[in-house]
Amino acid sequence: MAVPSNEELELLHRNICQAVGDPKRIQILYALHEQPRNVNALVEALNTPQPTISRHLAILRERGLVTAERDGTSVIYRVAEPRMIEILDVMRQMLRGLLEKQSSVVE
Amino acid sequence: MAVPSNEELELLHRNICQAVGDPKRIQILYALHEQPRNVNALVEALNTPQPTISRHLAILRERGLVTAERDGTSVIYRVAEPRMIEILDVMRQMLRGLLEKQSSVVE
DNA sequence: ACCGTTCATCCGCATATCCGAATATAACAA
DNA sequence: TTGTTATATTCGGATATGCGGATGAACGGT
Repeated sequence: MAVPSNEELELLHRNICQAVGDPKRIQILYALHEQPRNVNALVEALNTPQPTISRHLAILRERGLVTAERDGTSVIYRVAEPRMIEILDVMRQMLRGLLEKQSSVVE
Repeated sequence: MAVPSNEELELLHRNICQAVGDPKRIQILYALHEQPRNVNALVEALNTPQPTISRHLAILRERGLVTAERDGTSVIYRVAEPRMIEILDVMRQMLRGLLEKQSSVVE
């Protein structure tokens, strides 16, 4: 795979990297991966004010990482890209390796 | 793989997600993946002021994503985690799918 | 010791991002 | 239409992040 052009770089950053650049949004992705939920369920599960949850959901939705389906008065959110969860899991595995190296270095 | 605890979430964010949350750092990772380089080579390859490059390298180095090896007066940087490049490549593939969906939706 | 090269860090400024109370909007029921 | 519940958006303020000139520190050559 070639080195990304500047335009692709910018799109990659805006649409994906930046979207998972916030811990609350990562948390939301995992919560929705566990099971689809409406906004209120997320508010309670993550113990976070509703506007905060809605704002993060809007960001994930605009980038196509979650889908929103209205069901009466509530809106059910789902993970749209299972690969995103896989990526996060790989990152977590990497993280363990990185932390081990850190702790084993005595300087 | 279980849902990450709050502490793991914070570490994941700080050590990895945030590190690749800047387009210049992604660009640096790809440039180093193409071939190891010293700071000056990066300055020229990315056409970016040296303090900016050094600052980004410090962030990547602190998180263990690149390694620095002094060679005389210059310092050669290398990608420490090839998996990080693989992850970015998967993100780029995802990106294409996401952009297609966007452009095919007529609202 | 002095100098030139290479890189790291400091610092002030500009911008981006996040937060959450307040408010607006959408859907449904009575 | 009025009220209630669920969600989205607005807004001001706080914090974080990026930038790059100026400066400091490390190294090798003379």
